Amino acid sequence: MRKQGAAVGLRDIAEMTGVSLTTVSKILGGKDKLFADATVARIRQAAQQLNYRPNAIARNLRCGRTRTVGAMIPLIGYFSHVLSGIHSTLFEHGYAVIIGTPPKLNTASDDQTEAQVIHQLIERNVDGIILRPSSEQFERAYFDEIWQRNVPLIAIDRELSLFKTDFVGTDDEAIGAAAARHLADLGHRRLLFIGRDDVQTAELRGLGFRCAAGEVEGASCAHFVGAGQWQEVASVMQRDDRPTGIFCYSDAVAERLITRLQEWGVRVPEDVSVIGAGNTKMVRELTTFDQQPYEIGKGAAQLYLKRINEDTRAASPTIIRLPAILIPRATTAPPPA
Amino acid sequence: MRKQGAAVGLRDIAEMTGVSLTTVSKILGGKDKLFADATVARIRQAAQQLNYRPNAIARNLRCGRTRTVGAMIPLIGYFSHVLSGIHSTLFEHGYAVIIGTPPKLNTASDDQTEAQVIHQLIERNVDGIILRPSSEQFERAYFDEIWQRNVPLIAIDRELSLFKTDFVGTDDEAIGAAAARHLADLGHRRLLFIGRDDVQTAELRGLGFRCAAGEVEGASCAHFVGAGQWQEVASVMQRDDRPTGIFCYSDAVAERLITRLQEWGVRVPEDVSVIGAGNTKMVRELTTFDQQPYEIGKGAAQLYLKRINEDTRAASPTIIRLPAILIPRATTAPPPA
DNA sequence: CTGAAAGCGCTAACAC
DNA sequence: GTGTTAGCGCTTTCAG
Repeated sequence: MRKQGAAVGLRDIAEMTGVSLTTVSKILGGKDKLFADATVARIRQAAQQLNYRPNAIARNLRCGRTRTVGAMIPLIGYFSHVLSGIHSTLFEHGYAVIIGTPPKLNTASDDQTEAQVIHQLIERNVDGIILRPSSEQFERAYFDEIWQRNVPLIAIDRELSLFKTDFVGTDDEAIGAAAARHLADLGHRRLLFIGRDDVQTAELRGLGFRCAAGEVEGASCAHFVGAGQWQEVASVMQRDDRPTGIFCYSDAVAERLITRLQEWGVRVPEDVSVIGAGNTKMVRELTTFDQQPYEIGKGAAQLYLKRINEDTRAASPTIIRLPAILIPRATTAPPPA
Repeated sequence: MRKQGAAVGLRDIAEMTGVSLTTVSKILGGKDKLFADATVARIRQAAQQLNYRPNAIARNLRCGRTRTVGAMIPLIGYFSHVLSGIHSTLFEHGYAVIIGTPPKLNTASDDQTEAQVIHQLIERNVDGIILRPSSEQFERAYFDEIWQRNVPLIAIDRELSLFKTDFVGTDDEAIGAAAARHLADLGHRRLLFIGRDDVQTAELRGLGFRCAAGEVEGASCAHFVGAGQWQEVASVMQRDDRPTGIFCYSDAVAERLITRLQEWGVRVPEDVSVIGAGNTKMVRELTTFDQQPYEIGKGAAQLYLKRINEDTRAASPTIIRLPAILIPRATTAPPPA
């Protein structure tokens, strides 16, 4: 007599059907071709009847595979779509996703928290980790823990500088180029990029923007990054020959810009056109780029699955940069006559 | 000699220090008070040196506890904040969160997918499940699987009708009441609620709205729910004595309403005031309620921790409804003279 | 204070 | 086709 409430296991099915535990394991484990049809049917039925669910924990302990991956990626906003893509794709393949987002704890420093998260994932024997690097020079120590244990690592959104890993992100240069061309097509010639100098994605977008701008007949292109950029913006926007087409590397920056422009009495888009990136719906009707975050997540999951099937850590990393889609809305228009 | 690359285990530490595996287990497991300080120090040091990480899988198999909870809750938008609250709180207590969001699969029906998700969680032996019911008459069969196995279940946002469980959500009636009072305070007397008849939260908000409206001197309150509500809105807004203060049960509905009002040439807030709920930033400057989703997640996690510590499923369920905070913005104003 | 032995639920090698 | 045995890495009696 089993303890009341205890989970039903292979043994229960074996006892019930008068067959050995091993046989049950094999049949329910998919190796049913080796057995007599009658036995298979009998086992299957008993399993169903007892409402048997395999114990993944036990299975994993034996096989050393957990079919679980850790996702170290923000939960909010843009990245929630990435996570959704990761989860859906992995779920279809029988994998579970365990959240490895470093929470904002009031007790510990960020570094400690991040290390703790990695410990948690390692202790739970995740088969892989999908990571959006929180900073680009991610602490080497954290990674060694992952690297040494040979856990496949897929980076998202920003490439890691210290380790060469598989990567899925946005084609940032192409975004910049497309922004410049969109403005140029509308007739703008005095262009401005507002970015940052400490974020990879921002730099690449600026690069693409300037390159494409350089190919436009008669275009000039300014470029403000880093601390003090808002003062620069403020001063340049006072001038008669101020830029009329501005590309901000993110929607958040575009929003701040538009707020300021309105304060200065500059109308958008009549006087100045503004483009953002991310499609994060912060400002209504902002012309922006949809970076297809769900697809990025899906791509990362697929890359992961490919990686573990090949089982070759040695193979050179795959880098995928997905195109973003321009969404023209109400903040871009031809320049004033 | 251990196999190259294999994880270091208790045995390795035992061999290294010349002490028994059991002793190592106990010391590293926190029962260090029972041992000689010298031994404890020796073991600790060896563990550090070998970079030992306990294998949670093995531990769990032995103890029957996984310190993992499943979160069956949407990943996007409002609920991503709830998830964040759940994750942060549980993480502080050593729990991991595994994603149990039913993904939109193109192959299976929703019901099948939901069942599969539950199987996945059960098979991984989650210690509990935090759920935002996707429909209110959630299929009984799914739950029996959870219920029978005695897995603590915490509901979020909407109470389950079939099972009495712990619950954390918003004080929906209070939201409705506060919306009515806000409009009344601004001077509105002809009020309107736009809701739904098949969603618990919407109904409760409507109830609170009407009750509070009833207590306002000279106020009248209409109430549109269910199919055909937009036709009703359209027709009532033509009239001379149309409502001047409207409360929509969600931001999404408020957004749709404002779009329509603008099409009809009705100005917001000069002619009509509109309030939403959720603070989902869909429309800029919408007067709405912040439902404190992070706090709701945190509350659910705390309730879960309390529940497993008591270990009494028999105890009556705890129901928590957190207040929402009115955020007055640009879509509410005094009525036209 | 410390250790030997049993066993969590399952899979995999190797018999018959 | 089916059963026996060993053991994944750990915790937990129970015995010194």
